[in-house]
Amino acid sequence: MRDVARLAGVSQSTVSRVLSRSTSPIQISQDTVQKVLDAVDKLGYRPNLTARSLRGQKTNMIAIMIADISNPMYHSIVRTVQAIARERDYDVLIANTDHVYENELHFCEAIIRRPVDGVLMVPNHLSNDEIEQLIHITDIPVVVLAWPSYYPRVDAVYGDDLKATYDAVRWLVESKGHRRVGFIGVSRTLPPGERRRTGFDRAMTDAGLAVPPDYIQEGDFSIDSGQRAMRALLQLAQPPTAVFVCNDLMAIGAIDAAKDLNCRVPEDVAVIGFDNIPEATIIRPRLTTIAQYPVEMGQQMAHAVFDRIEGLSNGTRQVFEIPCRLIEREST
Amino acid sequence: MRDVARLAGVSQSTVSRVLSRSTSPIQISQDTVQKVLDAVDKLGYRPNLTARSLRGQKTNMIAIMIADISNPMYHSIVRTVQAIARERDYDVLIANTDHVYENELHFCEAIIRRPVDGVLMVPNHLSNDEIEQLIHITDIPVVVLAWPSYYPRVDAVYGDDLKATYDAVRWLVESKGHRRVGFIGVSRTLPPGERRRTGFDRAMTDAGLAVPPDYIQEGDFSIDSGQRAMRALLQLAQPPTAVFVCNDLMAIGAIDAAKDLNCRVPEDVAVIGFDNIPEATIIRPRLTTIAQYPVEMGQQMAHAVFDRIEGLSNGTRQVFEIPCRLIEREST
DNA sequence: AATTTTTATGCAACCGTATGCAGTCAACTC
DNA sequence: GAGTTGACTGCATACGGTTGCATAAAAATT
Repeated sequence: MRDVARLAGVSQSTVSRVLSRSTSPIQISQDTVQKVLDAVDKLGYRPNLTARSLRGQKTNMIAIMIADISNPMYHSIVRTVQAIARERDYDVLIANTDHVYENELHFCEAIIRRPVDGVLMVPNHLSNDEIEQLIHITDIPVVVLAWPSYYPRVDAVYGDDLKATYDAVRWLVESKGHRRVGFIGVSRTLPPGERRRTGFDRAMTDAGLAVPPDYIQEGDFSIDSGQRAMRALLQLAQPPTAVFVCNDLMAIGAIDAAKDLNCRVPEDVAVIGFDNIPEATIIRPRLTTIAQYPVEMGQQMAHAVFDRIEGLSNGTRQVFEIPCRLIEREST
Repeated sequence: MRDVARLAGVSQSTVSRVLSRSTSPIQISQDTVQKVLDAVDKLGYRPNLTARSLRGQKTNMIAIMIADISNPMYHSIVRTVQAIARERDYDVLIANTDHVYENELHFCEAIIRRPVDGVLMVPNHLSNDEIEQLIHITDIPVVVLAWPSYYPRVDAVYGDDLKATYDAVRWLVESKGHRRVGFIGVSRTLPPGERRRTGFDRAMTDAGLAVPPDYIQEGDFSIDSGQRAMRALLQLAQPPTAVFVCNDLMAIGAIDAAKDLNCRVPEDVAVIGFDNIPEATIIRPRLTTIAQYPVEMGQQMAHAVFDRIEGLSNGTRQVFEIPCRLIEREST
């Protein structure tokens, strides 16, 4: 910048003003602007955003923490967020936690040490206190993709998966006539695990159906774990005739395991997944699943955080529900 | 930091020295260290890495540019790189180009404006000149995941996909007895597209087999495009009996399309993919494919860049070949 | 006891940019 | 023609750290 100033025959501050003219109300003569721009061009100068961040206390970056880089759900969210960020000349820092608590903490620590202007996150273990503390220390707007009751004081975007699970299970029972329904979930310590399990339990109770303990299996979101869980279910003396699986990847594994055991889907056992990832229409039978709408989620999250960054919203927290929808295909 | 200094009763420089003791050879009395650490603890102070970067001309960040966030190949690479970076207390900036040239340029621009200590990239369009220029401007070590001849002056990690393609096609012909072999590729303007096509062409020529123009289809890496391409092949008057597909996602689409057209795989048409993504063992028939080894790729890339960052290597460029391997499953 | 060396600390400059404040100059006002 | 105004521009400082250099105190040497 000093070099540009020298070449243009003006002071360094003037160069700065020319280059950030949009954000500065001060006027500069047309003549000077031209001289500076010429010099910038000639030297191929680009401002150093790190320095700009330091001085301006504004980084033009936001961070997004996702739970699983392998889950296509998050790809759409990330892509959407990036597109919206790009429009505003923001860069996006992506962090992947693989659902591990330590990684979530590491992310918070990283944000504290290298501040950004806004944070989007899909927490799985972080307590409300930990998020509050992050906000308190950094004073950065945070938007979570999570059931709002877990984080009662930050903007939240969430899919109503409890209700969606409830409705889907009742549909299995009432429209499809299943009475023995199994469940492949994930740890109840994870918010979605807890909610979907609750939805399942309530639906079964309300339908007046008992669920043997064996019918409840637990996986870890992966295809492999879905296979294992399904194998366990099908090897029971009296296996379920339908299985609700907490995400599509595990459902894909479950269908695979069923085939291996010469068990027809959906004739012998119906399978329903959750997420509606692209692969759901690829496998055979095509997977019945509960669709989430990641693009909408990404949009809401991004807009919520940018509204706060730009001061458009600063009052009470906002909560956006993105409804889920059952998509019936061939696996039920 | 000033507050810490005040509380500890020392100067701000001393605090800095205590906190970056590892990198500074200067000695500090045990007593002072303790006072400072106590103050840090009491105030919950964390150094601002942005400021540190500015002064130190070292960001403790590396950036990685991948071509497709939906491709599981890159998930492994990213995970591996992140693990290695974490060991060294580096953060990783992830950028996704979706194979689009503008995004690659944008990435370079972002790196210029917000420098990092090292860059890993999977370029698809960037010219050698453009990469040279990036290095020239920023003076940052760059490691590419790409056939080295495209970027003759930077460290490169690459899978020998040309040879792997050649071998696989000859195997289809000689061991499996196919004589009509189709090809579903991607644009030859993309390095892997070009190489795999070359490998295919050479293998067919060397086997003395002609390839009708109709047998060459082009997709865009996606499942959808694989479906479309396969449909086109199977609707020919004389369809191929085997199809070499340039990546697994398209191969999955291709198998799907075949099933839709009541065409059995592998009896009526054999399919071979490339990448060996996890889904390859999930679909039925299980996909024969050429495995790449993304973990090894990530390791080599990360080590290459850190070796340069730490000054362990600074001479001539390094090139690492990660061989591919044919994995025969059920689709051939 | 005087001198040299070592150890520990502080002062001040610097990284690259943004901005409050003061100053210059031309154009206006009266 | 003196005073006022407004449009530009530069000086100096700040952002939050790191580090070269000087110096004071302590230890070692002569």
